[in-house]
Amino acid sequence: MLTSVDPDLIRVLGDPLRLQIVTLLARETLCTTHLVEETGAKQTNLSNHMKVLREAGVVETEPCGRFTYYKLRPEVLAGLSEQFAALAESACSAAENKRACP
Amino acid sequence: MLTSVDPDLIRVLGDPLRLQIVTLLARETLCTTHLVEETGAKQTNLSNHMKVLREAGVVETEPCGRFTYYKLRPEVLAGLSEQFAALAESACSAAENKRACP
DNA sequence: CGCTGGTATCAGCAGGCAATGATGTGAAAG
DNA sequence: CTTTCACATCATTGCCTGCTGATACCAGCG
Repeated sequence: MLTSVDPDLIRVLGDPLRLQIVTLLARETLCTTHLVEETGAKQTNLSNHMKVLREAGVVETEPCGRFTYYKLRPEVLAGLSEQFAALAESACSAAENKRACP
Repeated sequence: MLTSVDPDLIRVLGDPLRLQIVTLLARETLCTTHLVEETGAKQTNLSNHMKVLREAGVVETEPCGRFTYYKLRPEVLAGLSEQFAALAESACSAAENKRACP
């Protein structure tokens, strides 16, 4: 069966700020303070987005004293990559698969 | 430099109906009538989403008499796949790259 | 031609979600 | 023990966007 991509996961990554966070976390593990500095967003706003990313399984939290470090879960991104690759391959092979006009 | 994923493109694919359309088009080239049947959405709604997908460069239109066929552009999906793969790889190698607490 | 059917565009409405401010919690520093 | 700082949660507001109905456009067909 054609494994469709999870809409919720893409929706989560569709927000520009969240995508920026993910891009930053792809470089290094950061805590909220760093993310506030890098993105310029308010702490509350960041915390909201981090909650969304956490519940979507994109990031993991790692408490360190008073700080909370966030790190990416690469397997989620890798899974997305595979799903898109599968879609692309399917689209390639089905390019001439045209259903007749009704 | 780390080529970040295009937020607009992901946002476009983040809508459940649009993702369903893309999944359907990955199997075969279809015209609006078919998509209306498959998705159960109104024609107007479909047409709006097709416009978004077209402007995002995800699909191509191919007029055929009174009908308009839509087909996917696999290279866009393949590009997305590569970008996510790059992010995942970067995240893997940067897992231990932890910035110091301020 | 005029008619019919397929498709695109436009205007309006309603729901959802992101941004903000106030507040709570928990851990170190003094 | 009190204060301070990092972070999370809650409630509110405002905007964005997806859905709908009406309408215009274009291609065949009679």
